[in-house]
Amino acid sequence: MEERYDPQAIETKWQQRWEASHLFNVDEDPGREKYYLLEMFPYPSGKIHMGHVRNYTIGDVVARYKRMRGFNVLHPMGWDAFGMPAENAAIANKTHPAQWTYANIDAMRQQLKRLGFSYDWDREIATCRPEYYRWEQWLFLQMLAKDMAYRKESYVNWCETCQTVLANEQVEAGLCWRCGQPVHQKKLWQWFFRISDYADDLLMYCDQLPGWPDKVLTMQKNWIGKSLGAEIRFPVEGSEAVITVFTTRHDTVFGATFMCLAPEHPLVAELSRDTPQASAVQAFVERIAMQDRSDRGLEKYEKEGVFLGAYCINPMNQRRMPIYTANFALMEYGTGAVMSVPAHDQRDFDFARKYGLEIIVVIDREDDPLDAAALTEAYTQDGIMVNSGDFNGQPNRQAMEAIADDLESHGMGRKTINFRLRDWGISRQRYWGAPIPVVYCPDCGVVPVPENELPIVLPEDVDLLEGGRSPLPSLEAFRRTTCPKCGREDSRRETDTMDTFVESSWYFERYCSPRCSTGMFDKDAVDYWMPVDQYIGGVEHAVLHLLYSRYYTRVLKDFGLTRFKEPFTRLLTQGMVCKETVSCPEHGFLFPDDVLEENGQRTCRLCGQAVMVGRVEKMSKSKKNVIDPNLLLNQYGADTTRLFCLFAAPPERDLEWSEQGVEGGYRFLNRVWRLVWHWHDKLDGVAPFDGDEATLSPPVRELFKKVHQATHKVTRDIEERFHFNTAISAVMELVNLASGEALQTNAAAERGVIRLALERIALLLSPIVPHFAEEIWEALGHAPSILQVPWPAYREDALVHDEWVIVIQVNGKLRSRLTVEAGTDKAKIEALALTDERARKFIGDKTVRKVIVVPGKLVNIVA
RNA sequence: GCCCGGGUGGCGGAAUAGGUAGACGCAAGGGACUUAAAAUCCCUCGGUGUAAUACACCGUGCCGGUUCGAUUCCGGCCCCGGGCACCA
Repeated sequence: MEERYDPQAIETKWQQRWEASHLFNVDEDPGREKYYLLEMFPYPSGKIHMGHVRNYTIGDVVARYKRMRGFNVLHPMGWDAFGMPAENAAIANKTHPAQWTYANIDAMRQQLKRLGFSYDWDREIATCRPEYYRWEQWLFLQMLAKDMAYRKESYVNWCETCQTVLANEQVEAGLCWRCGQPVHQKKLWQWFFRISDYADDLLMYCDQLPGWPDKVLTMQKNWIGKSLGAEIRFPVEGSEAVITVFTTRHDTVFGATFMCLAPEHPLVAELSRDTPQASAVQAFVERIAMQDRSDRGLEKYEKEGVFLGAYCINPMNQRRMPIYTANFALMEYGTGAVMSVPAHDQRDFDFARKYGLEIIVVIDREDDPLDAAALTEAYTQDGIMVNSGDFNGQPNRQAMEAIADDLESHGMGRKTINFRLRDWGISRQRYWGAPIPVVYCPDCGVVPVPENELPIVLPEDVDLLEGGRSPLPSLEAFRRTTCPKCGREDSRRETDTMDTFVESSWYFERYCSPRCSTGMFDKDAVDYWMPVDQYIGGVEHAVLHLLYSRYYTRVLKDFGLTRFKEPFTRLLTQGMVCKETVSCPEHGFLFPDDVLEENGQRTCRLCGQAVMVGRVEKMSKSKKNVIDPNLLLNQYGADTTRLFCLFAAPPERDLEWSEQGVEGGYRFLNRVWRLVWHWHDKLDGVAPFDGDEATLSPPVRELFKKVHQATHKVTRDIEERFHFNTAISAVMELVNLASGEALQTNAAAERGVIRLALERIALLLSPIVPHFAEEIWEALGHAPSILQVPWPAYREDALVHDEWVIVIQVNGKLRSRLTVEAGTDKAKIEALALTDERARKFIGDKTVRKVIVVPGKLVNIVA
């Protein structure tokens, strides 16, 4: 041990030793209990950011802790390596996405290693390697054979900037989740996974994931969006066509006075054909199609529509209902057709008023009947059925069942369940992804690639095109192929690639046997390791990756490949890493280096104007409030960086960056270092004390108790709630006590307790600041490595206090304190409290009406 | 609009079964050491009142309730963050 704490030197030293010892490499061991700890793998963008550091630090603490608890811990790391940034960077830098990606992986691996994470690097995977994606192609073929993957032409979300289709989950408020540009609807042939077949199951199991945050489960439930309702069939007048609607309010069916079809609805063109309205309808449909989906969601967005010139018949009362196409009817929800009940739905009401359509009340208030002509808004509450034939007089909720039965008996409808969740569109018109293994033959149609031809390797000999369009469709060597079925030579290969979320839907299984060459994974390995016991990552994947993975896991199970439905037993979503933003009126957001600080005034370096301190926001390049982890590693080392991330906030909350906070963490480590330095050569031959505490002098005895209290607290904080901030503060308290003057000078005769305390500090800190802990452990005379030492136990008897400090309250207010021997009975405490001088003062001449005694805690005298 | 979180000192945050509000850290102020600075160590540190440190009152977004006792439970409201949203 050196006198001065030198993080760079000790971190390099221990990282080399760990690597040489292969301590983090694991194998299936049926004799030991496994623990699979996984953090969401990164996209290899080139550099790790503070969000990664926080995520992986949290995971590493848990992995190391569980390891010390004796678990066989699987803690892997890999790369979510397909995706668009590689293509964009490749175009900009005149390189190849593969080259860019692999270089980034190398750089980021080095950074992660510098942070001392306990990964089994032998299991590292990159999803862009054919050895990985060939199995994804293989599963696609199995799904295709079972009709779980299918191709259809439909309106899909198209991002012009990204030149590709997006799944519904990848559209946020009408904008592309990646680039933030508006998304349009485009009609295309695309491949889909039937995730909607699993909607009910995915929903049901939301209630069987107690280890998941409610927030995420609620988001998934809302996304799946189950609605109980009915399907009702409305025959079109003078036509064979029937319009089927989905409604949750079939109790209002007698009040349906018109019909609205989504502009994309197939009947819109058909029914308006040859009517005087035909051209107006066509113009409307085209105009709506051109609009951004983002605009369509705006509140001020006006409801409008066009009459098709056709009518349908209300099956309950034979009413003739005009059919409109309306912008608020969405093809992707329900059946794309809405039965409009203006009296009881605000949107229908507005539309009816605008176009002068009839409003009929069918649910009435008992006490104060409604007047359709005088309504100023729709009546959406419950009431009594009116104008509803045989159902008049019934409470509407009660009539629902009967109406559904009635519809069903006439073949005009049935009760049904509708989900908001749509099938997962997985085709991407991009280059840097896993090719979809099918061939299109002019004779045979869609032909799956035979399994023995897998993988369909993504050709690397391509020139990327400006603007992001995939080079694959124009790459004849790839596109042109022979039909696997009939051998026709002018067949063409699918040139779309798979959504990168497909790769991330099974990487956790691949980690179990990352080099398996006979299948997606080795079944025994997966049976042993899966499911993931603890998953950690950002909440931004609540309905993307986390939903897709739950779905894909079910697919694997249904193919008999695995035995479980849920991939992640427990989930921790960590908060964002934030920092204040600073901006200048002229130059916008400023980098910290461009802000000058003089006597409390902060000015812009570029123009000298006073700057505005903005909100504390998530670190992002555009807001110029990013801290590069490399700077921290260089200045303070990995342990301080880790310590800060853990100490500044509990993991699920946002973490605000603070330079002083990092400084504080560094100072703490230095304090511990000096403490150990003071003692390290004075404890030779001294064993850690584990005897009868009654033999110890008071200050040493206090330290002995503190050791066990701290162990108890740190264990519970890590084990039960991942609150590392309070765990660290408990160790700080122990360090503060051990550094006290009385102990530095007087404890010479009781060095066993000092040894106990110092060793305990090392052990409790070892998951958090592992290099530091190794170094002080060694300085205390131990052979490496602290990783081989089990997590310390606490002694229950040492947690018991000798004395109780009893709080005395008078009428609920703290008035005095009482020190009694531990175990003093209630009656005695009460008697002592009542004679307490200060308590008496506040009781005065009032009569004591009641005395509440909480043993060991407090007495409340009610007077 | 609906559904989740969250509001505690100058700041990050503690209070894990309704029982001492403010642990731990940061910042600030004072002191020690030093020729000096840095580092380190010690002390003070929610607010108000009075002659300070003793004492009293107030204090966990606001209003009310339950309770001997509420940051914690219940009802209503305000603000901040996040998710969903013309969902039929």
